[in-house]
Amino acid sequence: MPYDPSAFPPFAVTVDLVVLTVRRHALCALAVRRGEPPYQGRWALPGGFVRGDEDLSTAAARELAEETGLHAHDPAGPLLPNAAHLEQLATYGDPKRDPRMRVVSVAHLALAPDLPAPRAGGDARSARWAPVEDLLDQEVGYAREDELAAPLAFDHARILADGVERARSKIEYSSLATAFCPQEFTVGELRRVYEAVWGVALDPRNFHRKVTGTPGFLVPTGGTTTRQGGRPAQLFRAGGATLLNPPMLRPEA
Amino acid sequence: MPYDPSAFPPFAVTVDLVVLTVRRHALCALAVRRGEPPYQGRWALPGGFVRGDEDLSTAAARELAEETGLHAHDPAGPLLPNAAHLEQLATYGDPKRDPRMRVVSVAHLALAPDLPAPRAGGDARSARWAPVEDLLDQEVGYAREDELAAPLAFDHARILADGVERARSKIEYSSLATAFCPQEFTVGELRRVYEAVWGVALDPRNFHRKVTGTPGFLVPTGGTTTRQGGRPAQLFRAGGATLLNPPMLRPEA
DNA sequence: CTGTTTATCGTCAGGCAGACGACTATGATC
DNA sequence: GATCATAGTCGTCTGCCTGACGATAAACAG
Repeated sequence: MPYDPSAFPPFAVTVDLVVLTVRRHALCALAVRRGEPPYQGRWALPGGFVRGDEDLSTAAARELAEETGLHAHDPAGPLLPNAAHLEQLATYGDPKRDPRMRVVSVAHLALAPDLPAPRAGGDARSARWAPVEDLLDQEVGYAREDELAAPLAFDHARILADGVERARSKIEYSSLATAFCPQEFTVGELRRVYEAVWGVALDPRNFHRKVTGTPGFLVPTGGTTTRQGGRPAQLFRAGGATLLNPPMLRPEA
Repeated sequence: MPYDPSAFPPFAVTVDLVVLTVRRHALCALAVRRGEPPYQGRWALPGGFVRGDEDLSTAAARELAEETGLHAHDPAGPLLPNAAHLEQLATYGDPKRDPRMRVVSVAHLALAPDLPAPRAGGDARSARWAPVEDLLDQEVGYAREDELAAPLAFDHARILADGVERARSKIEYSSLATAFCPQEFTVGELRRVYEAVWGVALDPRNFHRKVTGTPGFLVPTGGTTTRQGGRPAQLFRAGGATLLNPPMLRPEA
């Protein structure tokens, strides 16, 4: 079959972002309020069109910077203070997912440390961090008093759920949980990340043994802190290791 | 920013397939020879344009059927004789990946049992199974005598490498290795799948203990076979379990 | 000074994996 | 038919890792 430009239909390609962070012991996602139809006034994931000369990862990094001020962490580059982990998640292309036209969305997953406040950028009237349970537990037809009564726009609930599941499984066998922490952190803070993402309680003693005993996971910086109260804790930075072998086991229940 | 149809550039969206199987103790991928420019005469992954009313997974299943005669295995449906596992892999959208125009390709990964012969379908002059090492070890500028001298077209070497890595890691913690086997198979045949995909030798006794001791992984059919020579082996079908916990450990070296 | 909180070190038992010996049941070869 | 090669299956042993949990350490609040 020879090449024929009329043989394929045109698509719009967007990137949508699942930006996760841990705030007040809860896994939270960044949501923006839609300022125009369709789904006007509803919450949605941040995102936007891919430009004509842009790679997908570039577009995702640009949207991330526009919405949060974070820049994407280059795996090969140096550790930067305000950097987030960014990776491709999955692509969603149901013909009816956007009522306006045929849109294929390449969703990306970003993991960021706790930030002061989201900044509303681009086409969003407002932006906020919301616990993922609040964003996902929106039953259709279940009216609530607060502003989160409606479920997420488009298929964003599905995308968010996929991103959360990716994060939950990925911290099992990689050192990615450190992406939720500031540059220097304690073992207890890292443990609270796992507890928030998985929604379970972990034994502090076994957790401490596991993470300090895994070579390359944590590097002590020499300092200590008492910002959590109690006995001062050692400060660590993320080590060079990316894969955890053996993995951190997620409890059954 | 109000909706403006001219605010985004049009893209072509394709699906590309990494179809893997195990033949003669080697992990092989399906490659088709390109019949037109660009990369005319070079080997490439099978794929094609997504139609205007088609979901991405539907397009991938259609291409898979066109190229191999296999249909995609419905995870919720019954076990079918000629079904392959199909899942989305990743999306590739470098602005220069196709010299003709802006193309975003949603790559999918398919795992299939050994088939009699590939059938050339659609726009491919010919199709063949090739060991993944042969397809990936094509150094640029390294001229060889045979027809595989040139590396894969477009960014397909990268896509194939990503698909192989996905398959290698996924058989660790899921029961997906059975997707490479016929409906009924022996423990030894399943072990040879792992050995081919990972490129290692596994201890037959420990492997047997592991797979028969994992609940839901294998169900005995009652029959035996001696098609591998030696003592007759029990035949099994894939059980209902999809996740292996604890996982099958891939040897270090 | 006492209680509370968090961090950190130790101990012990059970589960699982790697190494490997032993035995079984076929077909091939002498 | 005896022997051998091949593959499958069952057991044993040892070491590592995890989960459960006791104990100690170092801060702060009253």
